[in-house]
Amino acid sequence: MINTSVLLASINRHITLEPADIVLFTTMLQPAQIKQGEFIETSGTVTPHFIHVLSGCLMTYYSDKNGHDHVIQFAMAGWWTGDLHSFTEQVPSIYSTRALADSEVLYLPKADMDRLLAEVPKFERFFRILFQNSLVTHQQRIIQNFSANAEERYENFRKKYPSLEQYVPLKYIASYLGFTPEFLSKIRRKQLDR
Amino acid sequence: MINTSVLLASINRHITLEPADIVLFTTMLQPAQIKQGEFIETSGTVTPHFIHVLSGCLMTYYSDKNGHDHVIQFAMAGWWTGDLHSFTEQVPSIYSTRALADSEVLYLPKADMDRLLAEVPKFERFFRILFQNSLVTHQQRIIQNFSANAEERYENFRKKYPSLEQYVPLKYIASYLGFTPEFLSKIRRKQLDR
DNA sequence: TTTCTTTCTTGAACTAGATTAAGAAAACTA
DNA sequence: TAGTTTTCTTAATCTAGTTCAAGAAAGAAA
Repeated sequence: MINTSVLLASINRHITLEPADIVLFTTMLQPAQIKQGEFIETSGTVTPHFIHVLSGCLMTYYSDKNGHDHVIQFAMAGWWTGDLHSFTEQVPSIYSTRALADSEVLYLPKADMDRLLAEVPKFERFFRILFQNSLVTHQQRIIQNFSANAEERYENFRKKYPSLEQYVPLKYIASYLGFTPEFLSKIRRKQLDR
Repeated sequence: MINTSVLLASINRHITLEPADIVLFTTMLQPAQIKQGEFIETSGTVTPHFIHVLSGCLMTYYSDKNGHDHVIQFAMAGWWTGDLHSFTEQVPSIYSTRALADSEVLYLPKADMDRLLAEVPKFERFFRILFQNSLVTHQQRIIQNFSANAEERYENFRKKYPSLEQYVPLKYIASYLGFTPEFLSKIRRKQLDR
């Protein structure tokens, strides 16, 4: 049996669920084990479910027309992830999502999410707050990319997400921050010399 | 008397409002006229209301520690804008918002928004969808900034927001796209020569 | 342990875009 | 209408970060 207590606690920080709501919600969730390196979503296919991470670490990235990959987000235990556009509009995704470590996840299928939102308005509130907070984070990331140089962005990243370093190869951190692994090496070398 | 018909129509594309909901909502809205160049919000102060644009054009920007401004968003008729973080958490804003043209706006004060969300769950749904869509747009903007060069970003911007060009000085478009006005001049010169 | 694969580092050559400073063109203002 | 301010352009110089290519280190596999 899966343990949803951490997930429920995080939801309860924003809304108050009745026992019936909890039953409805938890029966919708489908647990899955993902091995390191495995894909959970691939670009070109429709995202069938929203993803909640119980343990491990996932990475979502975009492959551009030159074949370069760009990491758009990581997801650790307690985070929701996936391609929101593909999920909500049920159109093919432009992103792929892979496990950076052995991971446990919960899937919330599209039809269930729709039903949950229609039947339990409190979940509208929960996801409104979730998306609202994520939107603020994305705005801050855009600002950072414009106003800070590569070294500052790397420092801020390490401060903001210290737990990610244990899972994420440096080349993906460089990609997430918008520069090359070679340049990250230079930054790290420079910091060692100080 | 202000005309809220366009706003209500845009809301009705996502939810179905009862007459009582409409009355409650519209009585909360405070109309204001903003002259070109005037500030609607200034960094350092708490954002007291969420902003809906009826006509004209607004710009929200961040001034970094070197005194450089970075445009984070524009807002045209039919768009919502403002510093979401400052608004929801009632903390001082790091952004300023100014009118790029004479504009009419509607203010939705924080206390009213809270009451609206608590009393009419349909508005939770509306704002959930609004933030969800905005989040997708922000993700796409981040991807673009990483995977496209300055010229491609300028071309995509012109395609995506053709109506903005009439209001927005080129230097702010350059800022929004993450490069200097001088470089935008070079891009435009190059395009003329072709 | 050895082998294979992936990740990280180093350095040299290069380039997209920044900076600075000036003048030209537009847009307000009176 | 001229005067003032803001926006846009041009060109020379500069630099943060890229590209390419190679080797070193670290992990995974067996």
